Formats: sequence, structure tokens, C-alpha cells
Amino acid sequence: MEANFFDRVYEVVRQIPEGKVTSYGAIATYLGTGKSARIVGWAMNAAHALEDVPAHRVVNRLGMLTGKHHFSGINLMQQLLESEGLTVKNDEIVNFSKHFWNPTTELKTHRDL
DNA sequence: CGATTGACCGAAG
DNA sequence: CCTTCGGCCAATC
Repeated sequence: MEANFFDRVYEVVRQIPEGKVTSYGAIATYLGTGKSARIVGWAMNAAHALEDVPAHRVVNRLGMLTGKHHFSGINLMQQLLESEGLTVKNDEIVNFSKHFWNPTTELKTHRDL
């Protein structure tokens, strides 16, 4: 299966469980692009138009809602995360490490879906 | 096609 | 933790 890079990103983001979040770099590393985490950001930019892709579950490595401005409302991203049982304070996910979902660890056994 | 930008990451000070 | 710099790839101008 030869999917575009964006499609791969979408596949990973779709598989993020509720109440879980991941980082652009984690997705990039899982996809093998490694340092090209910026492309993941670009993918999310295109992904926010797709309802199937919960882009609000993808934040930067510090758990900060850096992409919140790309959503319909400034508070939408935070509200979505809080609706899933997460706590967001000052544009940052509380206990981010606790809710962090690493695709490289979770999907490495069944990457093809 | 060259230059700039971007929802990033890591290292160094 | 903050700032600066380099790197990476794609989209946009």
C-alpha cells in the first residue's frame, strides 16, 4: 500500500484513542520521517478540513495547543480535549506525559491498517 | 524555479 | 524555562 505522506498521518491520527494525545514528532518518527515533523504540521493543516482526523489530539512535544488558532474557534481545541477527559491549562495539557500516546510504541506491531 | 513560510524537534548557551 | 540556530519537507508566492 503506497499512501501519500498526508494519508499516513491521517491513518495514525484517526487511531488515537479518546483521552489520548500525541505529538507531531512522534507521528513523524513513526512514519520514518523522523526530523521532518514540520510536514506533519502541514498535514494537520490539510487534515483540519477532514472530520475523520481529530487534529485536536495532536499537539507539540510539550503538550501545548500550538495549532488551536487553526480551528474554528480559539477555544474549540481545548474544549474538545476537555470533553475527552483531559485537562488543559494555559494552552497546555496537564499531565501530558500521562496522556501521551506514542504511535511508534502502540502501532509498531500492526502498522498496516 | 528560487525564496519564504510553517500546527516541529533537538542541541547549545 | 527562554532564545537562537540548523535541519527537514511540502506548499505557497
